[in-house]
Amino acid sequence: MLESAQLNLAARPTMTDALDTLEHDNLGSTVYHLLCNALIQGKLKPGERLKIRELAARLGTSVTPVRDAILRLVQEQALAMKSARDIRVPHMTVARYLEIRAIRIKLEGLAAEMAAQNADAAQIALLEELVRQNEQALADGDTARGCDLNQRFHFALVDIAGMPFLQGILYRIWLQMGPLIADVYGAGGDDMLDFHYPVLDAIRTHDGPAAARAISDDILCGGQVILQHLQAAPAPDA
Amino acid sequence: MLESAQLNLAARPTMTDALDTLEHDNLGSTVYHLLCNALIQGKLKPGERLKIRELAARLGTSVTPVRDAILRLVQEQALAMKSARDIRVPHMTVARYLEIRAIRIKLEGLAAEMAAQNADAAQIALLEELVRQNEQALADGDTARGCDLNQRFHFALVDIAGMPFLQGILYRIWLQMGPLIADVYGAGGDDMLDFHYPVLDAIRTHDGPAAARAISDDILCGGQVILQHLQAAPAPDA
DNA sequence: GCAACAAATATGATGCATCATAATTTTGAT
DNA sequence: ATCAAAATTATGATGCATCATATTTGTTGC
Repeated sequence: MLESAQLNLAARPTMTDALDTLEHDNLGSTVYHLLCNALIQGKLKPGERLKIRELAARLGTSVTPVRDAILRLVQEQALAMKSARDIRVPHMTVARYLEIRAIRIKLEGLAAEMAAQNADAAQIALLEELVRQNEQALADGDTARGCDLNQRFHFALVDIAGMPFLQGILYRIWLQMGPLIADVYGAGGDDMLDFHYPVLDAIRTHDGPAAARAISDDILCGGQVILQHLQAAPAPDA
Repeated sequence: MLESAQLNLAARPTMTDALDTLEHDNLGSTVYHLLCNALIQGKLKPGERLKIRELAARLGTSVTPVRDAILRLVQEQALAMKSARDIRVPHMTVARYLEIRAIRIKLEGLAAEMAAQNADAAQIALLEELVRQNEQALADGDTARGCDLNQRFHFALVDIAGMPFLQGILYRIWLQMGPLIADVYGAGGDDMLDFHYPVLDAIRTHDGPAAARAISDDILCGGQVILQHLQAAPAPDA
């Protein structure tokens, strides 16, 4: 569940206080990103119901921005409207997961390939640092942090690839997997990280195709645990 | 520009008249799909400005559903908010086009590959019919229809592939290209269609990799005209 | 006690009033 | 006539009242 972390925007009479100069974000976008984070971090469980009024009260805004945000998430299928007034975090199905996996292999493979071509020393160092921290998180048994670092590694590749449009697509895809991954990351944490080393090697040697293959391995093998979990759990209707 | 085609939904006191049983679409979604069609069919030109109140008046609804729809399109970058109250059809840049092209080759290649594996006789016949009609449209000099049939061919592949999630991703990608393609389809109509024949051949023989290569050729060669157009036109700021 | 109907509640959809601000026009001093 | 300041207008953002309906709860007859 979302923590009661307030937005505390209601106290602001106008909305020209803090972060308005560069990004002309409206409240709806703020709520949207808040919910995105909650989804990706697994704070919203599959099947959990969301109520617009309740969220609005929790966040200290009116229903309008919350409705904006939820409608956006429903559109991109990160949330599902089972009926006209029943908004829930959707369950993943096996078929859907396999489709997403195939798409990820293509797109993250592309990102890894371009990243291998482009990466400079500083960017490679950043990737190494992420892996190092992830190793530490696993050693500490901090699955939440490991999950977060795993995701950051994958998106660092897209960032290095210099493909902002691809980044948006992949972000939406990860949004789908967030509630699921958080559920099962603990079981397969090692597998998630082990396959990052071949990726790093390929990037260091600027071997694009090898990087793509390595990411493909990561997605296939690291996701094995997830797939087993899905096939085991009956996935109530969905 | 959008025609003055009305929605005429204002006349409905409640909204339980026609299409509510299966799809619990709200007005916002209706407006969204309307704008999507306008974008894909090139009825909205790059740089054109949209005004919420004006659209609402034109469509006979209040501003709320129009705002819903426009915010969604802004999120997926099919529309751009230059400033807080300046919503426009964005211009395509060369860099963005190249990125989208690389993504399309991966994703539509995947779709073609799966379609080649799956296609049954009826589905192959449908593809052939689309190509035939496209041939006819070109002969008639009907570029708008040719453009539409070209798009339908590409999406028929995704449909045959049986990948609904991929379909959504590709739809959003095509949304980006709609205003651009409509601008230059006339110049390269033949190139758009010629490369569909190798795709058909590969699908008939259920040769997945060949289908992927053929689609890649189609995207690369058919898009050549578009790329030249982009490099010629200075693309005002964007 | 249980089932069927009715009242009450909950909840998303829609329209709209109001606000803050950017864009535009008007006006007035030089 | 020109330019700058002020007034006006335009426009998206936000909040909220109201509506229709699904869901829940309560009541009543058997």
